[in-house]
Formats: sequence, structure tokens, C-alpha cells
Amino acid sequence: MSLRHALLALLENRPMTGYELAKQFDESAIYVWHAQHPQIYTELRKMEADGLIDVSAARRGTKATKRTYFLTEAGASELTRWVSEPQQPPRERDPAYLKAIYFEFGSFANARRQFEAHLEHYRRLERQWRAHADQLERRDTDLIRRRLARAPEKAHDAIVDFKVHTYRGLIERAKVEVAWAKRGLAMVDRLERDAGIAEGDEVSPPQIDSIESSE
Amino acid sequence: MSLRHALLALLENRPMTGYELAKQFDESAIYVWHAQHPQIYTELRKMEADGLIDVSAARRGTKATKRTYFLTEAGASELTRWVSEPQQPPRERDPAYLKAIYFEFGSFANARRQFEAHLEHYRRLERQWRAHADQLERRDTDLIRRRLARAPEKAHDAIVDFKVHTYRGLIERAKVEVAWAKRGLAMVDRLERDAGIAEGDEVSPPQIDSIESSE
DNA sequence: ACAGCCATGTAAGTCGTTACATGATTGC
DNA sequence: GCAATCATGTAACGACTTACATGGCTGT
Repeated sequence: MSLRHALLALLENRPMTGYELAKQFDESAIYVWHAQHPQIYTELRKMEADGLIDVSAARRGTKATKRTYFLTEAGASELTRWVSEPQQPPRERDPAYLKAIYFEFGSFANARRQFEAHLEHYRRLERQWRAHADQLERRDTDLIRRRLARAPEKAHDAIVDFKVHTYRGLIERAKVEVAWAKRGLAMVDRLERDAGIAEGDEVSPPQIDSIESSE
Repeated sequence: MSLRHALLALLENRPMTGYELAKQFDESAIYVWHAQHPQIYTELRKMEADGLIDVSAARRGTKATKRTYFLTEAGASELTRWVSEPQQPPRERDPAYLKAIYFEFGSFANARRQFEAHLEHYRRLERQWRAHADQLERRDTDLIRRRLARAPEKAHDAIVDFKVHTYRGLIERAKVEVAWAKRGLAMVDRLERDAGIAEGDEVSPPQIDSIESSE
């Protein structure tokens, strides 16, 4: 249930609408968690029902309502409970790596394309996270300024350092992905030189192995 | 729909029962994808309905049936289609990193516990992946031997190298996590020395920020 | 007789995605 | 008047987890 806690943590800084929350998740490197707007609106309603957040609704035009959510005390204490609860590590589930294990079922050109896309993707992520980490370190984002303003001065270093440490960790992750893809491209070049396999062919297509032939 | 393709790829080596497939996912470092048995049994039935796999059912006792699945030609060509299809990168969604951003809401002791658990987890993963990568490189697993036996010799290097490259990539990932957690522990030590905050306290508890106080 | 592993499922529920749908406000 | 952006939702479906349930086989 991490979406819930990501939302609580954002609302701890200031009251926001579902739309604003969705933007944080969507548009930027700011966030380490992805979610789409229908899930966010739905989760906010549930959190309201559970008393973790409260809403101040305002009319918009004749029919629409603008709902601005803010933390309740129950929400604040749920946040501290969650932070102190042991976090079980995520299950391994990366489709790019799964596919890479079976690149033999495609052509060398395909492996190359896949590694190139991987490279591009993580280069972009690295840039974005780096920009955000730098901004945080300078204490130069809207949210961090609000956070520090409401915290005792002696806690400021810890608040910033925990966040910067996390984004720097994500940068290191991205760098590992970039390096992996680069080594992958070099490997494809080498394999293609060594093997006498025609351009565009599958390296070694899958074969069916029926009961009869195996037992 | 990666579970489906993970299953197809395993069945490409040899026919297996749902139970055997579940073991591969469950028990070992062999696999880069996690799944529980109910999902596997359900997915196998769907794949059968879609004609990607076929089954040879055998009686077990009076009521039970042992169902051994094998690839069909449609399954084999679905595998090659999937490998050549562009793979969109996974969304960022790591609860451990999300939580680390908000370690300020807990105590230093909590941050330390969390980093230690992270460290232990990825050390174990690294060991397991390393063992598997080494075995693969020596061409010394059941599945890789079966795979190579049914492939043209000139393709052997590529088949092994793609897999080894992937597991070595996972090892690098795990090492980055270990290093991140170690730096995290050092950071906690430093912060705790610097700040005059009492043992066991929250660093800076969340505060509620209602509409009134913010606008 | 019992333990431990082999083997297969159902049911209920949560989490997450995609497609569809509607209306308001701001600036040009 | 139009486009872009603000703003909020529903419906259907697919992916995944957890709990529950049953029975067979092998070795001690």
C-alpha cells in the first residue's frame, strides 16, 4: 500500500487537489513512485473514508467540485507508523532483463535496438534525478522549503540528507543500467563478428519439445 | 504480460508441470521474475486456451490429474514475437526508496534498521545471482545443457553470453544497493553525532497543515 | 503412522492500467 | 471562439496476493 503513503507524504507539506498530486507523480523526476490519475482519485476517496485525510470542497462552475485534501492527525500518525515498519524488499520483476535472457530468440539487430532503448531511457532518468538531487541539496524546491520552515532547525540537515541520499542512490542505479546496456552493445558487436550468422536472422529460434521426444 | 513469456521460455527447454514451473520461480536465484503458484496455474490454463501450450494429462490416484505442459508452434512463435517487440521500461516503484525519502519521520535507529535489512537482502541476492551466473558460464545447469544440445553449435556462445550478461547485470544492481545501504549507515552515524537529538526520537515528526493555515 | 514433499486448484480481494466521459477556467 | 490546461470521475479489465482446501506419493 505504498501509493497511500506517497500521497500522505506529499500532503504533509501542503494541502493539494487530486490533480496536483497526479502531476507530482506524472510529470517529473520528483517522484520515485508512478501512478495514474484514476488510481489517485480512487485512493484519495478511500483515505478520506479511513479518516487519514480531510477535504475542503469548493464549487467550480455549476456542477463541478474542487476538492482540496489535507492531512488529519490520524494521517500524520499513519505516516510515522509506516516509516518505522520494516519494509519488505520488492520482488524481482523487470521485463527488460527477462527479455535479455532470451535475446537468442531474436536477431543481433534486435538485441542492439533493445539495449539502445534501455540506454536512452536510463540516461534520461539519470539526468532528471540528478537535477532534482541538486535542487534538493540547494534546498531550492517549493516542497523542501515548506518542509524546512515547519521543522526545528537542528533537524534540517537530516531532512535534506535523507532525501538527497535517496535520489543519489537512484542516480547510481541509473548509471548501472547505462553501463549494462553499453556492455551489452559491445557484446553484440563481438558476437556478430565471431558468429557466421546472417544479418537479421534469429540467433537460435525456439523449438518445441513434446512429451514424446523428451521421455 | 511477462509471466506468460517467462513460462513459455521455461517450457521451451522441456515440458514441465505447473508445480515444477512454480519451483523455478519460487525457490531460487535462477529466475528474474517472481510469481506465486495460483497465478502460474491460472496463467497456464489461459495459455492452453490460447493454444500456446498443450498438455499431456496423467492420472494420479483416483481423483487428481498431473498435467505436463509443452510448447506448441504457436507458443514458439509467440516467444520470438515477444523478444523482438520493443520493451517499455518498468515504472519506478520501489517502496524501500520511497520510505527512505521520509526517514525524517522516524528515528535514527529506525533508519539504521531499514538500511541494514536492505544491505542483507541485496547481499544475499548478489550471492545467489553470482552462483547462477558462474554455473551458466560453465554451461553447467540442466536447462542450459538441454538448450545447447538442441541449438546449432555456432549459436552456443551467443546463447550463453546473453544469459550471463543479464545475470552479471543483476549482480551489478545488487552491488549498487549494498553500497547505497552502506553509505546510508555512515550517513546516519554522522547525522546522529551532529544533531543533538535524543535516542529513539523521531527526527522531525509530520505536521498537519490545514487549509486555514496555508491560504 | 507420520512427515515431507509432490501436485492442483478455488475464492476473495487489492492494486494498477486503459478507455471513456464530462465540464471549467485562462489566455490569446 | 479556440486551445490548453485545470479538474474529476466511472467502468472494465488484467495482474497479483493471500487464505483456504484437497489429495497423492515416498521413505522412515
